[in-house]
Amino acid sequence: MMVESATETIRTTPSNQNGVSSLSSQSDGGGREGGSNGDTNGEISPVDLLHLQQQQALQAARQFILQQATGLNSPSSNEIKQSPVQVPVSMAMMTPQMITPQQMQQILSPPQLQCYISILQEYYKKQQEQLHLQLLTQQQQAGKQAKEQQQLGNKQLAFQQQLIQMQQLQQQHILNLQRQGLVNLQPGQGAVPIQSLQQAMCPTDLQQLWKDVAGVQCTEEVMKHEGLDLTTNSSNTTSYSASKVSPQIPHHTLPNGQNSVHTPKRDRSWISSFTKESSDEHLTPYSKGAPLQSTHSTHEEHTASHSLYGHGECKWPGCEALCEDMGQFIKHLNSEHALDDRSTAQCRVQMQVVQQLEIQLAKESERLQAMMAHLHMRPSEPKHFNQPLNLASSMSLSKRESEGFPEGLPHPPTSAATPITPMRQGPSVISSSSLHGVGPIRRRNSDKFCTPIASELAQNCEFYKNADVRPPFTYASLIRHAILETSDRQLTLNEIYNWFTRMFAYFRRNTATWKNAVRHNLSLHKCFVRVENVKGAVWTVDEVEYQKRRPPKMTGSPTLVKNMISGLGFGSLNASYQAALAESSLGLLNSPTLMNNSTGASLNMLHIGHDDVSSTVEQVNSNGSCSPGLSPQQYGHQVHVKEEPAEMEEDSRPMSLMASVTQNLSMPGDERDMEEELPTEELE
DNA sequence: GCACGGATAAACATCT
DNA sequence: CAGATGTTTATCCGTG
Repeated sequence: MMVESATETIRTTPSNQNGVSSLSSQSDGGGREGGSNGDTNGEISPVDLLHLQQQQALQAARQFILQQATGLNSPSSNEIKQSPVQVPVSMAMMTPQMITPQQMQQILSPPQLQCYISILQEYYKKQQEQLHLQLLTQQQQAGKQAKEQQQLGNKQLAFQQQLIQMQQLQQQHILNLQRQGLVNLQPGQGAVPIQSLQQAMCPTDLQQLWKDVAGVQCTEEVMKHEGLDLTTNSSNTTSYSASKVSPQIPHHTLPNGQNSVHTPKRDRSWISSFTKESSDEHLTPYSKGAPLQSTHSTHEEHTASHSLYGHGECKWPGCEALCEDMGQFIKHLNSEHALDDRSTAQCRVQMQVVQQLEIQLAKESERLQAMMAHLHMRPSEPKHFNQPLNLASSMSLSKRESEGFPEGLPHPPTSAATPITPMRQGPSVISSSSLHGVGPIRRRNSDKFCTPIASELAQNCEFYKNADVRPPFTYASLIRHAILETSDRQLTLNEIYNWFTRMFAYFRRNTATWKNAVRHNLSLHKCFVRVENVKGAVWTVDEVEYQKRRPPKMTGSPTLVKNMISGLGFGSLNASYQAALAESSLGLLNSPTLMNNSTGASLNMLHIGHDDVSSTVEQVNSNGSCSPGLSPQQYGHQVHVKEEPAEMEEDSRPMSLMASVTQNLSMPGDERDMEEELPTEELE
């Protein structure tokens, strides 16, 4: 209190702030809506694809091996003389996904394991061939469609990148298996000779294997066919994906129909991921075969009068044309976003963004529930997070809310995430807040040094929008984020309010409380500068001041060092993913800014550093006391989150990586998320 | 125990 | 005058 008053008296008064003319020059630009309308940069996640492919291959192989192990007429009369297979009932009942490599090692003989690897390799090989085919298809298209050449070139780049990724993933997978003692193959070694396969399998099993492989080949045939159709039927840059979804499925038929693992549906799911068409569950009527044009027109008609126009701007993805009134906007819409290939493509991309978000939400919800289960919290409604949460939760914002908070944690949104968001809270705080009535308000512990606000928001944007969950950030961080999210980096108080309510369901009630807090923070913190405008006053962020107040907290945490070390192992892998993702996003969306944003955001996610942390680093760096040669990743590790539970981190990291990257490719406001981490340069 | 930062509440002033 | 906006102070709490 005393300190605050001492420092705040220095703070500039409204009168002398009027002199800040550079920031008030854009008097008409205020009030940009941030975050809700920017669903333009959603993109396929190659990492998702690769993971799915890997899992797919694993499942296929495991299922096959499992059949090999269980499908024998009699375990005692095993045809594999090297290693009579004894499969426990429980093991046989397990789904293929539940069988770990170690378990497989126990139940499989070396030849079988080699077979398993060969299947994987075959699988990868086929996928690579598919990608090559698609690449060729795209090249053909490029020849015919000079106008789309640039975009296609980018797509080719993305495909090539995926090829590289796939190869890397394959090698990595094999290496992992080797490390686990599953395989003796050298990385560069080819597939297992047929003879060894025959030794390991009975003829029927071999048949099964070849059917699996044949299914892929069959797919290729169809893809060629579809590719031709593609070039004749459509010229837009995304239509290829629509055509490629279907062929994989119906042509992968098995005469005996007993290979349940390598089902068409599963094929579709990962192929869909690649083509950015969603899987069965996510296919929309549009993507399931409705004519593209109807898709376009329906969407356009539905949204033109509302969602695509706001604050005098056209909100068509990537447009932002200024329109004074609705009439002008309609005119603009009809002229610039008429029914053509480009609009159709953009519409498709938008659809895919939505689908991707849905998938992402499902993943995150699943992870949250697993985490809650691990922490002995009871998710009372398993599907809770797949739907908009009840915003009229009985909880109240202020201290009172802790009083009415039952110990049994019956409110998943609040109990699970209020103490802290799912990904960061340790059990201790959960218990302290939920069991001891401390309440979620006093849980500043992680407000600053957990995930970056930008990436956290990007990752859980939809969650916070719908769930009545308090965001784990300080008011100052949120305000700053809201302001920096806008193009002109200034917001009126009311716009800040709107941002809060728009982005967080939690702030849609108890408005007096948090609005007061917002005002209080705006006034209190020197980093928020009030600028008089023609229209009124707007608030801007003084990034230097914002950073000034944070460094002291980050010094010498033992946990920090520990996490730095633990985080190192993931960095190199991430780097390739980042690069690949940047390439992919560049190619698929043809947007340089998106590429940078995706890369930056991915970096954010990968080292899971808080914005405060990043800013701190930047500041230190700018002062010259840090080595300038460190890469962002290295910085990220150095300042790694200190409060992230280590075991949780390890468990969730691969998923988090995938999810994060996916999200960053598809979430709105990514460009601003990037700026979140580069505030100093951006603001000057 | 203390310093500090953040959240909350509230009083007050000013502006629209 | 009411409401919005902005400032300031006080208090509580969690963390280091």
